Amino acid sequence: MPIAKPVRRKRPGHYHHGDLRRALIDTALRVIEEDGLAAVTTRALARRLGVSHAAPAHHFRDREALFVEVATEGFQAFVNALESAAATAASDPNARLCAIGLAYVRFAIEHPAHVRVMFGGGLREGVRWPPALKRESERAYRVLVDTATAARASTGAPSGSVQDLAFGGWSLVHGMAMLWIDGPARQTYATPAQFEAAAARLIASMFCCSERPAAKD
Amino acid sequence: MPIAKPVRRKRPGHYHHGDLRRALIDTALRVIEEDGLAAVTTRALARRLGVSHAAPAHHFRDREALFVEVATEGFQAFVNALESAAATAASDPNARLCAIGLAYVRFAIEHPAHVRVMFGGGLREGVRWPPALKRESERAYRVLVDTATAARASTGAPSGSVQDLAFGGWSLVHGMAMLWIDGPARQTYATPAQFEAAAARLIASMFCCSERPAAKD
DNA sequence: TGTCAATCTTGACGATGACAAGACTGGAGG
DNA sequence: CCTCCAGTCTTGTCATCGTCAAGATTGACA
Repeated sequence: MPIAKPVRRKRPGHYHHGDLRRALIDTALRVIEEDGLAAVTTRALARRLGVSHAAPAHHFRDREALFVEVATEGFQAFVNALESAAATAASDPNARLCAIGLAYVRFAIEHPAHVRVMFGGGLREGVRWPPALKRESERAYRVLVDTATAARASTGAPSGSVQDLAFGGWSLVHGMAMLWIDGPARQTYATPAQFEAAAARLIASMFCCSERPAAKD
Repeated sequence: MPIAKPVRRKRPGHYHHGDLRRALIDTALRVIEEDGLAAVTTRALARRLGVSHAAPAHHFRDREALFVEVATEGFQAFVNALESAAATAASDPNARLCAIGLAYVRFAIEHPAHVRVMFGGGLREGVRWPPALKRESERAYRVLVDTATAARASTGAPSGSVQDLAFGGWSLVHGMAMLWIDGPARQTYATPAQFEAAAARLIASMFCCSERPAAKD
């Protein structure tokens, strides 16, 4: 968990908190995991941190700005996860594609709160996606498209255009991630490990036909 | 659009609205499409309908109850769409599976507001899924699993268990639907028609291996 | 016509996001 | 050591929201 960090309450009697901005973000993530997006209120965060109700406003213009920051950090970590997965995978483009897909799902398992904000409507309501956020999210998609292009070029990939291949793969892993985070997938796969294994099988069967584990029926 | 209906404002001077309950649901859907989930407030709906701010409370205990009702209606329409797609499809189980998947995506295209409430965190925050809602959503999944089972039995379906086949298919169509509703897919496919066509291709390449143009490996 | 349950209104309360104005803190420069 | 000041936080306030309680209006039925 490279992202989570200890959250420090203000030392009572001390006027300054130390790093309220950081603490607000971390606490928001914690609250999202515990009680959902709707439970994130600036006042609740302030209470948790032992700080006045208006203190958060000095670090984030409004509630939306906090979510934008969370999403931006999330996308940065997300891109890193995808890229490092691609880098450490075998040189075979199809294997890289599988690695990226699995990294996508794994990120959702490990950072559900970030994903909720990034995709789950945490933003998008008041909607202004600032440039930094937009750039990071597009970078994430480009990693996928580039690898898909390479895979398509190197092997006789599954049918369809590169566009379809990339979007289809994206949809598969995105769907798996969402169904896990929102709950439904937990009824089919009880533990994260089981779910991740299933994800690996499904990704393999979509991308890397050659590596598909022997049909076990 | 079998769901949308005209929304009637209260005739001024008349004390009763006529069918405020229905109007609240329909107006909520309209607001969601126009301004997102967060814009749905009981007071705003009341204003739109020319009714006092507390009137909605007599039809839905709280905001959550309204969303529950919207979701329940959504799942009913959803199940109907899936089942009727399966019924009208060719008798080949694989073709039926494709038809169901495409119906899933098409439902999302045609009823984005419902889907936002059903899957997009409209509920699940305050969370109590009442039995009626739970039952409908499980019915939807069962349609998919049953057809997948039949497909698996009849043909040498793709590798893996029925569980994986059903969940993989679900993930693919769910992912496509979400990426369309949340926006990202619109950058790849400009119009609903283009998107739907791509969905059909991807679904076919996942489910109906026999119909896949290029054999893999 | 009289009654009554359903429906809607008015008024109020606590909580939230946001704004304004003032108080505290710690470091830079005299 | 003292003073000043930008950054940080607090207090106080407002409009809006969801929710509750109590009362007013309506239409249907006896």
